[in-house]
Amino acid sequence: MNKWIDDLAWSNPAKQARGERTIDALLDAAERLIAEGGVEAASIAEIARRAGCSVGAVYHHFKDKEALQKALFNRMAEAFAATTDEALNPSRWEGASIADILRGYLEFSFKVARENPVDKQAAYDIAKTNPAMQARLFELEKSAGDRLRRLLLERKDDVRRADPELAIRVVIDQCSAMIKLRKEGAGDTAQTSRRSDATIVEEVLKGAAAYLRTD
Amino acid sequence: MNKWIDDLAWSNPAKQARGERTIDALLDAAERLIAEGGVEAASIAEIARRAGCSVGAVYHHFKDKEALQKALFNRMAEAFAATTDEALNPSRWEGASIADILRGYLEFSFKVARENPVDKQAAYDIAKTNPAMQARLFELEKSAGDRLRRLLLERKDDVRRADPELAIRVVIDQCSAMIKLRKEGAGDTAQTSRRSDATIVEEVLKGAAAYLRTD
DNA sequence: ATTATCTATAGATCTATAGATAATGC
DNA sequence: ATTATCTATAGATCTATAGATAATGC
Repeated sequence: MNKWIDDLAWSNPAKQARGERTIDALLDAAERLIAEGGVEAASIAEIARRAGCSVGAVYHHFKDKEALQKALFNRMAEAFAATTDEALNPSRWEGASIADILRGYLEFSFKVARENPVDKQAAYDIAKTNPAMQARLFELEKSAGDRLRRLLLERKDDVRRADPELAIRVVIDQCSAMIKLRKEGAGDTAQTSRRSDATIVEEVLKGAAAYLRTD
Repeated sequence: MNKWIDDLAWSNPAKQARGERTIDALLDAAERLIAEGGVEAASIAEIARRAGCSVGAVYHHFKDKEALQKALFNRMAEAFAATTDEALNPSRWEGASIADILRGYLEFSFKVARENPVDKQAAYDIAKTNPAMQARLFELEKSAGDRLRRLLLERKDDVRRADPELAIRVVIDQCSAMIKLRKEGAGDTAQTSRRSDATIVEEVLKGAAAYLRTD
């Protein structure tokens, strides 16, 4: 094992449009299978079947199963990084209040979860089996959280609490915890599972404002 | 497939103390393996190795791999049911305020998470591969949440909000979401990951009190 | 000509069993 | 005598490859 190249996995970039479509179909199939029944439900044969191609085609594009999983993880990681890069750019939020930013965070996260129910679930499951991916996922989430915190910290004068920095950390975690709760399967057992996203956004914001004393 | 006996899996109750120990060791080993690397990391051979016994011993006690997984799931489910039964008994909380109950919920959950880091993780992973277990898990969580809500509802006159019932639901979900956030691996990327459990309990309670207007 | 795909199958890994041996407790 | 365990292995499942065939695009 060479730790310098540990995270690299050979995969064959498509040179024809047909190959591109197959790769996408394979990653989509793997993503859904993993989200439904975990990593163990996603055998190569089953992935190929769902993608509408043969096992041989899988190995034309990916060196091995791990390379396919890494490609799937990377696809999620890149989408995540690109999205948070845009979303958390300070210039986007010039003139915005803490409530505006939190509302944006909540509404956008709920919207993404509705549009793409599978979301990051598959990537989380894959990362669990590989320390390098776990570390990468950790970095991505940490970095996004830190940038959100810095946005709010610039507005900490609006917070009338003894320890504004702690309060801001707590509010961020409460928001992301609620987002996770509604996103995961656990969301269906939640006490607010039958309420609309819009209702939850309003209530969480009321809670944040009352706690931060920003009014 | 007969849906009436779908959830039954033969397992061989131990008739000697030695057998009892082996069964416990096997379930413990499976629990830790699954929590570390998911269901796919817990092969029969690896479970046996960790439990310090042979593959043959596994099949003396369990009809098949699924029976072992079901036994592990049931062990968690029974512990969960017994604990919530005791914890959410209304007579335990006579004279307690909403804040007292929420504090109890948070402190107890954090304590359990510290003492038993593996916790329900393995059971969740197993349930993912089996609709019947998923339904059972759903019932358990729903029932516990409902009972906590009823406890708080008895005290809803202390809540000075337009819609106290909604507010109580939101607070319950915020608490359980925070508990989950700190428990899971994701907790390490949280903004409050370096703060003590005690600090988080205090801040979450301040947030709940401010939102519910119970002071 | 190159890229992509398919079928068939070798080889590895995992589940489960059979049959022999050892430990337990009445 | 019964219960529990072990070793060895059959059988199933999964990963990966080889070699032949089909589609693409210069």
